[in-house]
Amino acid sequence: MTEKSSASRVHAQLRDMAIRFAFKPGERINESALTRALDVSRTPLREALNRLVAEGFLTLRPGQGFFCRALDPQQVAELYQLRTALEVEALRLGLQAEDAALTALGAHLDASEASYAACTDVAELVRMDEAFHLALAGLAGNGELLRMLTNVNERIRYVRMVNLRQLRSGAGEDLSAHRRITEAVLRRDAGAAEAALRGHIERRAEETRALVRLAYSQLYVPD
Amino acid sequence: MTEKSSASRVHAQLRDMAIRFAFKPGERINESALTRALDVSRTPLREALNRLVAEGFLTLRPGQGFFCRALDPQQVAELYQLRTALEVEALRLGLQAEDAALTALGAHLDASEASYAACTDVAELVRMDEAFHLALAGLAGNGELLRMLTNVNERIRYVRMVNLRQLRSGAGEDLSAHRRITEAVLRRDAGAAEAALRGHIERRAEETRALVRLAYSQLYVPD
DNA sequence: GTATCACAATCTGTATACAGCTCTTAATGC
DNA sequence: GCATTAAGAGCTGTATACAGATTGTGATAC
Repeated sequence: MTEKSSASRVHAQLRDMAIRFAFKPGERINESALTRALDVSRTPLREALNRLVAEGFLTLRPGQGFFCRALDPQQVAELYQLRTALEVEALRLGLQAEDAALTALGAHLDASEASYAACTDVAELVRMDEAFHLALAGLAGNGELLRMLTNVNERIRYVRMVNLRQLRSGAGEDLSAHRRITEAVLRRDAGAAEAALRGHIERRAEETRALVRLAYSQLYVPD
Repeated sequence: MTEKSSASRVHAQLRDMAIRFAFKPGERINESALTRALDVSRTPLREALNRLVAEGFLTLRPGQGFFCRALDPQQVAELYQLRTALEVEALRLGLQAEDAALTALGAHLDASEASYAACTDVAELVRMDEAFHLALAGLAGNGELLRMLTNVNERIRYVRMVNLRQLRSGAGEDLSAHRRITEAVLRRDAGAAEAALRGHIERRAEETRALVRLAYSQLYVPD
C-alpha cells in the first residue's frame, strides 16, 4: 500500500506537523533527526521541506537550514485578512451558482448543525467549521481560490483551535452565524450575505488577535 | 559574487523561465537537460522544481516527473478572479492608511503616467502596470496578501503581456483607469474606488479570456 | 497495414558520500 | 569571573551513484 513517493508522503507528514506546531515557532529543524524519525534519506526530506517553504509553513535561512514559521499577532492578522479576501470574493462568485448547489449548502448545514453543537473534540470542531466555509467558497467553482484558501486555513488552524476551545469553554460562541450566512445565500441577498460572512470572520479574527497577544505564553502547549 | 545557494539561484532562473513560458504549456521538463543548461546537479535542481510546484508554476506527475502548468481559459479566469479578490480587499484595507501613503500613491502615478503612455516595450509596460497595482495593494500593509498577489501576477504575466500588446496595437486601451482609481482613493471614496478597481480588472480579464480562447494557437510564440 | 510484444535506452526517485560552513564548547588570558 | 579564541563536532548544501519504472523502438505475428 505504499504506492506514493517518499517525498510526497513525507511532505504530507511534515505539513501536518507544521500545522499543529509540532515544531515550535522559530525553531530550527534538524534534518538528520527527521530522517531517523520519518525513515527516509535527506534527499526526499529536503524536497518536501522546500515545498513547505513555498507554502509558507517554513522559512529557509541560507547556510542555517529550515526553521518553523513564526507565530506573531501580525502574521495571524494578515492571514485572517487574506481569508476574508478569499471567502468574500468566493461568496460573490458563488451567488451566481445554480439553485441545486445553494440548496446543497443548506442541506449540508442542516445535517451538520446538530453534531456541531454536540461536538466536544476541538479538532473535529475545527474540521467541521472549515468544511462549512470551504463548501461555501466552493460554490464559486474556482479551484485556485480554493487551493489558496485551504493553505490559509491550514496555517491558522492552530490558533483557530485555541479560539474555538476558548469559545466552547466560555460563553460567547454564536452558533447561528453560519445559519445567517446560509439563509442570506439562499435568498441570494448579496449584501446581507457578504456582511454576515465578513462580520463572522472578522469577529473571530479579533478574538484570535486578542488571544495571540495576551496568551502567547500558553499558546504553545508541548506534548 | 556568487553568494547565494545554487538551489535559490536555480529557483529564480526557473521561475523566470516558467513565467515567460520558456517551457511550453503541458510540456515535460527534462531534468538532465536542465542540469547541463543551468550547470548544477540534479539535487538542487529538483529542490527548486519542488518549490515551483508548490508555487503553482509546475505540476508533478508521480513517476513521470515535472511538467509545465497548463494554459487554458479556465485557469486564467480563475487567476484573474483571485487577483480581484486580493486587490479589492487590499483596497478596502488600504483606505485606512495615513494620508502620506495615499498621496505617495498619487505622486507615483503622476510620475509614471507620461512614461507609461510613451512606452513601447511590452515587458516594461507590464512591469509598470504591475507596479501600480502592487503599490495600491501595498497600502494595506499586509505582507502575506502582497506575497500571494505577486505570485498570481507572475502566473498571469504572460497573458497580460499579450493583452497589453493587443491593446497598444489596437484602439481600446483606457489609460485613465488607474487615474480614476487613484482619485477615488485620494477622496477615500471606498465605493467608487472599489467599483473602479473591480471594473478595471474584470475588463482586462474579459479581454484576456477572449484572447486565450480565440487565439490559443498563436498565444505561445517560441523563441 | 495494423496490432502486439519484447528489448533497450532513458529518466525518475532515492540513497549515500563529501566539502565547507556554523555553532558549541572548552581552554586560555586577563 | 568574564571575554576571547581555537578546536571539534555537527550540520547544511551539493554531487554522484544506483535501482526501478517508464517510454520509445523495432521486430514479429496476423
